[in-house]
Amino acid sequence: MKRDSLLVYALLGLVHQKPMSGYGVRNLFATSAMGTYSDSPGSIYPALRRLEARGWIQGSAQRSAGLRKRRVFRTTADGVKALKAWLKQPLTRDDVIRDTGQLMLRFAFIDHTLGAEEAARFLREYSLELSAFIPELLEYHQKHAHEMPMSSRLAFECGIQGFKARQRWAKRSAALYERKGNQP
Amino acid sequence: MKRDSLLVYALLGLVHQKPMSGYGVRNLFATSAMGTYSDSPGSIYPALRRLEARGWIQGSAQRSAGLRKRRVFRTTADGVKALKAWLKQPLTRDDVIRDTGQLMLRFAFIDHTLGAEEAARFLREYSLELSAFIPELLEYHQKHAHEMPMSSRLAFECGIQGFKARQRWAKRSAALYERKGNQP
DNA sequence: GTTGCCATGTAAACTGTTACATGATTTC
DNA sequence: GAAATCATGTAACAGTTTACATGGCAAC
Repeated sequence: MKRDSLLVYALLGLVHQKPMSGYGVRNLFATSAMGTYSDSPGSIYPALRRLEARGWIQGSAQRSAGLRKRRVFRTTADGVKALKAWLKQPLTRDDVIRDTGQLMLRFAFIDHTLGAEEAARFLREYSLELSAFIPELLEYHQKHAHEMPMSSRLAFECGIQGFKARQRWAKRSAALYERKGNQP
Repeated sequence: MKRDSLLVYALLGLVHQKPMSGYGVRNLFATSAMGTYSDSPGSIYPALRRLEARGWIQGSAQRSAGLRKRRVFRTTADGVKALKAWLKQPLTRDDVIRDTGQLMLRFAFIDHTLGAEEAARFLREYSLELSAFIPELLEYHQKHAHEMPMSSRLAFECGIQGFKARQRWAKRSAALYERKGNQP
């Protein structure tokens, strides 16, 4: 069984936060911080169709300011269930290493869909995995740095700095949630 | 005209640094810091074939420790030319924002293929683009942070921290190259 | 001579890209 | 009714994934 692409879950999560048309999604991807996703119609419309065919979202025609009608999609009960299941997955070591994009997408949706508790849990898990992985990276660096060309070594170090930055971010963010949790 | 995938250039660059077989590449991807690339045979072998068909690399059978012969690939003159052209491309704003993976791959190969001068130039350009982009990000953050769910905002901030970390890295690395350049 | 491992190869399904085409409503 | 614009759709193609198959040599 093949895992769905990130785009599928990006659409599901967005539509769940706020019902949207394909056009709306395209604008979001073209103008906002979600610019990592392509705004090409050839990816978005078919993906929305697939989601609808699967029963995770449902579209309904709505007239916009004027002009052609938009099909505004919203999540179905099944869709919400699938989204929650995706968000609740435990963080795997592999995702932490290779798929930061996926993790951040999940985290971005987690607050609205599952609540602060789960967001805090996510951050704790993330921080834990990073604590385990970063030392391995450093060890690898010590062993192999001398045999790499300088720019390769630096590129590798850039990666390390990235993981460390995310570790700091996770700890800081976890602290935020805990402070918030203690204030009723 | 469609841009070649990163995998194609990863293979070209690796084979240029050191002649390698498909199996060698697979091991590298499976065990080293280049783990972002898939080590599935279904991606690597066809990609090597395409590169060979295009005349950028050439394979020759070599017996390994024992067992079946490996096809060890090395770059051709055309291949080196293509690699250099790819490495020399000016850094676009778009790549800086969306395609750090590509930039780091290019930088990793640049020292061995083009020399320290070009590596230093790359870093200066990179730093410059980041200096222009990060303030835009911060402005966007100021404008929209209040309307995002907390976890979405934090995910966005994680992205910002990532860009800042790369900016620090680029400056530090550029300084390294300059020190090296001043020591004859 | 068959078991097992190193190394390469292939086939079907699917996603995403690029580029083009079509629908529907207003404005002149 | 032509032009403009918002919004959706689709057709051709290429690359990746997954899963399976094959090729050659060693060892016993």
